[in-house]
Amino acid sequence: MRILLVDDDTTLRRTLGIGLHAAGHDVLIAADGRSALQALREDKPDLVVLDLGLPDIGGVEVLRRLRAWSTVPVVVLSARAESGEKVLALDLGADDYVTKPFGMDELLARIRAAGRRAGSDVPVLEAGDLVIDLPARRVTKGGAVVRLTPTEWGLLEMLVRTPGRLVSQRELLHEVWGPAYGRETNYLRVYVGGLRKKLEDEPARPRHLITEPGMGYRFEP
Amino acid sequence: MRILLVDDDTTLRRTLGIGLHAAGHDVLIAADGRSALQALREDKPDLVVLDLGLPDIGGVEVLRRLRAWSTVPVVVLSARAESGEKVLALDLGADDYVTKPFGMDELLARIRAAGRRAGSDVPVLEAGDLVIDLPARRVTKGGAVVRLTPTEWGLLEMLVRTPGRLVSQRELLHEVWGPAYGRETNYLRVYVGGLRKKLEDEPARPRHLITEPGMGYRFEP
DNA sequence: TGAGGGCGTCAGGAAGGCGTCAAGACCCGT
DNA sequence: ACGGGTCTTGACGCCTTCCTGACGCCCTCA
Repeated sequence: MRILLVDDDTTLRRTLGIGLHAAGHDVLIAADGRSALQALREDKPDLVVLDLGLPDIGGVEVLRRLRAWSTVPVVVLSARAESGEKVLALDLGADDYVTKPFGMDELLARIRAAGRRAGSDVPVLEAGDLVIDLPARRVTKGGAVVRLTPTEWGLLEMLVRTPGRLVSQRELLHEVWGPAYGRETNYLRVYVGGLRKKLEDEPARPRHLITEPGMGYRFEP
Repeated sequence: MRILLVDDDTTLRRTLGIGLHAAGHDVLIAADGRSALQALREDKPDLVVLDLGLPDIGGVEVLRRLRAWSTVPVVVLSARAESGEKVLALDLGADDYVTKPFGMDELLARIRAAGRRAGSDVPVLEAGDLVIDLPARRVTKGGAVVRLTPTEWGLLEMLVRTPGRLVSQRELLHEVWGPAYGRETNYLRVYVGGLRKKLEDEPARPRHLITEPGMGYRFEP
């Protein structure tokens, strides 16, 4: 597995790097948030080990930006055991949270667990002339690339991740807009409308993005 | 989400049960490993919160046996912060590991994270040409999707959750329409009629949605 | 045999949800 | 500071869903 290790502590970077390599992984290194995001875009690692205590933009911010366009598994490291930060990181989409000090074997176990979960996903989904490539964050319709905004993508991804399953309005708002947006369903209407206009042959008669009145939406392959 | 809570500590069971319920989950309870495995087979919860310190067969053993046939997400609780046990639990297929003491908000966040990752395992009920997929909120009849309104779905879900068992009118009204609707049975007649029209081959001679006069209704697989 | 209660059906009106559009606020990179 | 793209917000018309009352049927029991 190709793992991106993001940490500002030189010693820890070295130690973890050796340990991960010894466990058979390919290790990429980044020392700050900016280069981490760059490495993520360019090298597309299979998993990220992210220390929250970064000097420049901060680990939480890296996580937030990363989740805007990628679903790569992220294991967070932190010196602080505060519950609030854990909750924040997990809700931002971290797959796991490890508090220092920790053993190398524990970290490896959590990496195995996170990687195992990620492997079960269906990466590319085809529905008619639509091709939705989740890892590459790319959608094509009849061979032509469709441009989506981050929010549109977040919404589509949520629906496509579980094809055929109904996703409640509450779930969609919670995941795409954040935990605070519990009741405002106008966002959903507007953005589902936008997606239909871009993805459906007849936006007025959708075949993939189906409304279930009073409940939520569903992606039909 | 339907969550099975496995813990031998009565106080903790009560506290967590209340917290989970307040967060909108349905909570099933088991006090030891044996009844936990039984509940897992019979009730098929969407997620399991498992305390490792059980009196009889032990949490680790429950996890091992469970993973032999199910992929339901499991969040492990433990008083011990030993790295070895963490590694063991995670490698056995636990989705997360929470060390006591922990806050309710952290547990809820980890449950959200674990539940979000799940989705591939589904309890599906088949009855003739009917397929009722509870998590996906989807019903098909002879392969064709059947559209249900929220109320129709709530009613069907109530009946299907305990196949073959009689569900009283009072219970149905209470769960689907709310605690205030104790006596008005006309809703039931109307909506059962609607469901039969959509799901039965001969709505006049129902084979699945059976009336028990004076008592309630029953779903017959 | 007649009365009564429970059940199934139907169709209308009221209420709320949904799709759409456009204008303004906001954020980003240049 | 500027411009382009993105997100938010409100208003409006349409459609689905829900509630409600009336009616006929069947079964039970006197």
